[in-house]
Amino acid sequence: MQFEPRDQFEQRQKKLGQIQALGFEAFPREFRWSHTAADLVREYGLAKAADLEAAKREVRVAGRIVSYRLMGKAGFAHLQGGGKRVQIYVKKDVVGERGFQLFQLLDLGDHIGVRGHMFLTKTGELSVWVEELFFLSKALLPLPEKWHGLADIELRYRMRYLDLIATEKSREIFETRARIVRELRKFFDARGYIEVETPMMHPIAGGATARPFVTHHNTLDIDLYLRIAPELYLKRLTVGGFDRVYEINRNFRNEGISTQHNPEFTMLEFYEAYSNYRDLMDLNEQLFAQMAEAITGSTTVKFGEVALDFSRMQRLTMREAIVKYWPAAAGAAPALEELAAPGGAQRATERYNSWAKANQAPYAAAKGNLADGEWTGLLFETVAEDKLVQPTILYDFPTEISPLSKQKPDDPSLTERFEIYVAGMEIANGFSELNDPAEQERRFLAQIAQGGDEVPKQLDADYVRALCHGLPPTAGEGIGIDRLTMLLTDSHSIRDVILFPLLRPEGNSHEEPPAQAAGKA
RNA sequence: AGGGGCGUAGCUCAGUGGUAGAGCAGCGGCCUUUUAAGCCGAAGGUCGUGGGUUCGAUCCCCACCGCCCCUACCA
Repeated sequence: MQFEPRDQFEQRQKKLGQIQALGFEAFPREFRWSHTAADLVREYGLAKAADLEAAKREVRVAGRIVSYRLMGKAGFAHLQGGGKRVQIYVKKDVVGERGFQLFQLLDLGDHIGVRGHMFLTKTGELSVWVEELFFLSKALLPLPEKWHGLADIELRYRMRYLDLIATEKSREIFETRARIVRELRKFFDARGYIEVETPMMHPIAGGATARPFVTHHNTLDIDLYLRIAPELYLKRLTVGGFDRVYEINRNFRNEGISTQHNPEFTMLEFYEAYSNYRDLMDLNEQLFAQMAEAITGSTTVKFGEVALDFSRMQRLTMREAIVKYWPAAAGAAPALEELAAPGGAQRATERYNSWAKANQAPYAAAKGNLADGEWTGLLFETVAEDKLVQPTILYDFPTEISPLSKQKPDDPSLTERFEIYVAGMEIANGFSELNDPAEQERRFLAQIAQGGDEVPKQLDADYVRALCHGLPPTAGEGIGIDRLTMLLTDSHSIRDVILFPLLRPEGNSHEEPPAQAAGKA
């Protein structure tokens, strides 16, 4: 066991020995407390000095020492517990020789318990008048600097435990995240949904377009994929009669890392039989407004420089969004009819690109030959996606980029699919589920024929078989919990809302391993 | 993957072509209502790593490593 800073580590071990020599256990097993620091603040925060003096009630509170001021034969410290702190006052006359020796051997970061009663100091701060000190646990390593806290953003991610102690905002974000998940469960439970858990290890990675992680099961000797989406299993459950079903859990996608992407991320997915995508759009308007209100207290939420208004959601078809956000400088926007015509989206994209390249604007880079629907999707992403700051429901996606959605009855080139965009981020994706097994098989086979890393290599025949047993008309949706948390906590990096975001392992550089390290006997 | 930025004491940061400083934390001393407690004293660094230029590099140049931001893939 060797950790920096060595000198302080050794110093604190020495003090731990001295504490034991005083007769305290080094690692006691429990402490019976009557209040948390937060309880004391709540209960006595407004009390008058005279009242506290008149009705002395014994309190027992535990916490981590986050400030420490020793002044000869007395001293102050703050104990932090449950995210709140309370001051304690330790006087040699009161706690006795041994108790005060213990107090002198304490460091920032140690856990202690105290027994005493509440009083107000000269300066009016609510404090515990300590009658007895209990040693609970030694911090052998020091806390981050007390004024600036842990400012190194990499260390905040790598050593989240220190970040949570030192950065109040960080603790609040994760408390809020827990509330968001709780509210979501409440919302769906109240509507007759049941929560399930489906496999995270899939023999065929389906339900989304993404590169999967591969793993291996030894006994069965088969490769498995960490799931990229729970979609196909949840719809099997809808076939099985769980008419309203949801799951909140992780998906894994072997893609890049950015402020909006972590290789593992949390999705809420839910399916509702006998509904279509319009029903879900309405449900979403309620859901987002209700979440904003429940979490932030208002349907208007501050996000950076903007105020996001969740009380209403703009609705645009994908083609309308292209027309609406087409930059005026790039010439006349294409007409809806042009975008709908064969080859129209490609021609519009080329027109846009020739302007964009001449004007250093981001342009649409197509890889390989694209179908009309793929051109439409590409053009949307290039001209409109980042403009969708206020909550927007974007709907009617091209069939070519929506392999699991049901087509529109009057236009098979489009599907009954929508996505919700907020702050330029895709937050949710939902659609009327394709439940025609023959059409589903055709689209799976078309995908496989097209190939690529992000497409399953194999037909999910069991899923098609399940559809053959009859999936009722169903609408389903996935909501990115990490991104939703970003919106509701004014966080601008997904790493700020994931406790342990993926980072390159510490000290494992890409350099050549030591020459003999892997030597076989 | 491409572009930009950053890397100095445990933490937060200054700084200079002549081998380094502050505050906090830690150590010794004083201090029985302090609160970024205070005062006195001492200690703490291969200046991310490896090369190069130079009489001399923490500083200039190159490469590499790590992180952050933007772009690309993606949700």
